[in-house]
Amino acid sequence: MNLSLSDQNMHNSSEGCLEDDKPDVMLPCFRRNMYDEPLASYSNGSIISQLLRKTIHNKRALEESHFYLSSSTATDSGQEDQGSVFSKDSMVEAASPSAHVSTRTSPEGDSPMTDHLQAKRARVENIIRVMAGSPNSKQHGDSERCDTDARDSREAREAYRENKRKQRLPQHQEHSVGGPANRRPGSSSSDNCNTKDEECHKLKEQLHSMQRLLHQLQEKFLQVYNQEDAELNDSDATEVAVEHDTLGESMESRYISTEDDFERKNSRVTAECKDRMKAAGYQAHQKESQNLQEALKQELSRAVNDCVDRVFKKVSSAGLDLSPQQCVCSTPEMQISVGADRKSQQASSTQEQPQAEEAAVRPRSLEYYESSEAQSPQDQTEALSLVVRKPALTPLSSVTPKRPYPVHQTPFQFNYSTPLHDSQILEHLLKYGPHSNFGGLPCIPPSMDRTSPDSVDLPWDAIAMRSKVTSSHLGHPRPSALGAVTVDNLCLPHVKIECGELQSMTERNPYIFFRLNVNVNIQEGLTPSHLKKAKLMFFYTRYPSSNVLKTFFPDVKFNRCITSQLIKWFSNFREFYYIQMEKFARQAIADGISDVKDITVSRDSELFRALNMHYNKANDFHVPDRFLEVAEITLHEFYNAIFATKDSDPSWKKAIYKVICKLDSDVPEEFKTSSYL
DNA sequence: AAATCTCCTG
DNA sequence: CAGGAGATTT
Repeated sequence: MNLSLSDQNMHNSSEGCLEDDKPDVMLPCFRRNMYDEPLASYSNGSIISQLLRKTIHNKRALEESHFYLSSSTATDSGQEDQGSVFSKDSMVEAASPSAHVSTRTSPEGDSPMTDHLQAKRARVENIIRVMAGSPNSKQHGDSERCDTDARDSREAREAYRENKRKQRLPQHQEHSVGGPANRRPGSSSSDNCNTKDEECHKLKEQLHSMQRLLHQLQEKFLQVYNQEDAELNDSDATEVAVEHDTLGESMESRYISTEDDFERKNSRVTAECKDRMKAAGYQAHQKESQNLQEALKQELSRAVNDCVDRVFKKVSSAGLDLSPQQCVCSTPEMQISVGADRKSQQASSTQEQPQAEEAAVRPRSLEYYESSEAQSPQDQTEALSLVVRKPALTPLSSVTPKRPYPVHQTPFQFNYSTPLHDSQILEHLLKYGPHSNFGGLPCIPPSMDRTSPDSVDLPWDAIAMRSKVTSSHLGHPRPSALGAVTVDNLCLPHVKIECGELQSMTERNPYIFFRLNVNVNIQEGLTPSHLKKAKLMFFYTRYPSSNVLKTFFPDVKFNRCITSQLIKWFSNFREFYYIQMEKFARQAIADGISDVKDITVSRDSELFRALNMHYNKANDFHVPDRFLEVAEITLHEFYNAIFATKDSDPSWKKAIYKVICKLDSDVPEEFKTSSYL
């Protein structure tokens, strides 16, 4: 079984990267970093495409990684496709001499173990000290990752820049919405941002403090493994020394071309950490590692969570009177930092779960920045237009409080979603990436998991989707004693957000997923909020055309099914409406009312109360007078028809329908630009 | 033929 | 409120 599975995986992987896969003799356990190849091997123009291909490659590997975790023997470390999968097995193999043949090329492999480790330790401590004090760290948050090298970070930034560039596009299209302040950030960012410099700095400070915390944790970590280094047995130690020197050499030379000193140091630490991890012997320290990891993860999650929460609060409160562009000037920074935090977190995790977890996390974390390149232009356009065009049109209760975009004020009240929800999702995104299974999220309290799919209070659609996903995985509570590797990787393959387009879109660009969930609310299906809105619209129009529906539900992705569902809703509304009319008309006749003019519909009428109860249950919407008039007319029509015993005709209502359908009035513009509830 | 509507049922 | 059936409209 394992063998065939591996074969299949091999095959799939090959399909995933097609023409590119250049011969790669590195063993899986040493392909700790898929960008370990020297930078020189890329021409300037090909870096992106290399990244793209590798992203695909590793994404596939990620998807399949859970198979490897459960497979015990089939991992063939000599095969390049599997090499990108950092399975637990290959991890273990890393400690055995036989697995290292092809990497023992360094002539320095015989350097004394103790000297080497001491020097290494000194370097690491020094580097960490520098990192902790570096004023630049806040601007290079993504370089905090302990498990990446310098080029990795640089390319990530480059991809990020691409991302940012593309994300501006749709904002350009939004000129009419943005108002006078709606200027391109590129040309007027300084103007727009000046007013918000203070906020930006505050945010920076917060993030910086978070990063310091991370450094401290990393230091603790290293201390633990410094002690354990001394206990290494000789064979393993030799292996490590050889491996490290080999790696150190290649890294050294690579760093020469790196302009960012901080990144270099940081990446140094990364390599050191990983070497130590490997040297320590995974199995020997697995238990402690996991305990530590859990503790660290929790601590980091909480800290990052708090920080991001505060960031969002600030941005949203400041963003309410900002133009989108003004906000943009602050968001990217936040985005960088958030990404950095996330990666840092992963890095610290990786220290303990050197490879298996890295395999699960790495491809996405890189894709996080790269994936703008991994999309077709068409897809990109679509995704981005969604990102920017929709915000003002989305249900306020869902996103407004956290949204850094300005919101058109509406005459209606909206509920603030609980900050808890946002932070939890964000935390999860930081922790596991956008595609992970929220059901495995330990930090989401039971109340969240119990959230019913139709809960209106869900802050993001992703949560609504999550609730669906979660429901199918609630049976897999995360046992704290279980190794994070196993659980995390079990969770990852489950990730199937039940929102086709959004999913595919975010698979290509998790970064957009992040923004989507923070900023906008794209609907694949109709939500209870939409139903509520439709009911309110019924006060204005009983027979809306599908065009009207499309106009007034801009946050809904219309297809045949959705359209007919909306039409069906209004059909049902009418049904109830007419049933009430007929009922009250007959009641009037039964009451002996002989003159139509004695029949009126006011807000005190029982008929109105019945209708209001149906279409405006919360009674938080002021029903237009016109609706009362229409209702009265309808009632009169029914009364007259029944009075004239026209109801004996099977199609006697048709005439009434014909009249009523002409009484539609325009739906207020507010329904277009925002939704309530 | 497809879209839309009403009516009926669950 | 959804689904289906049948009628009507475009």
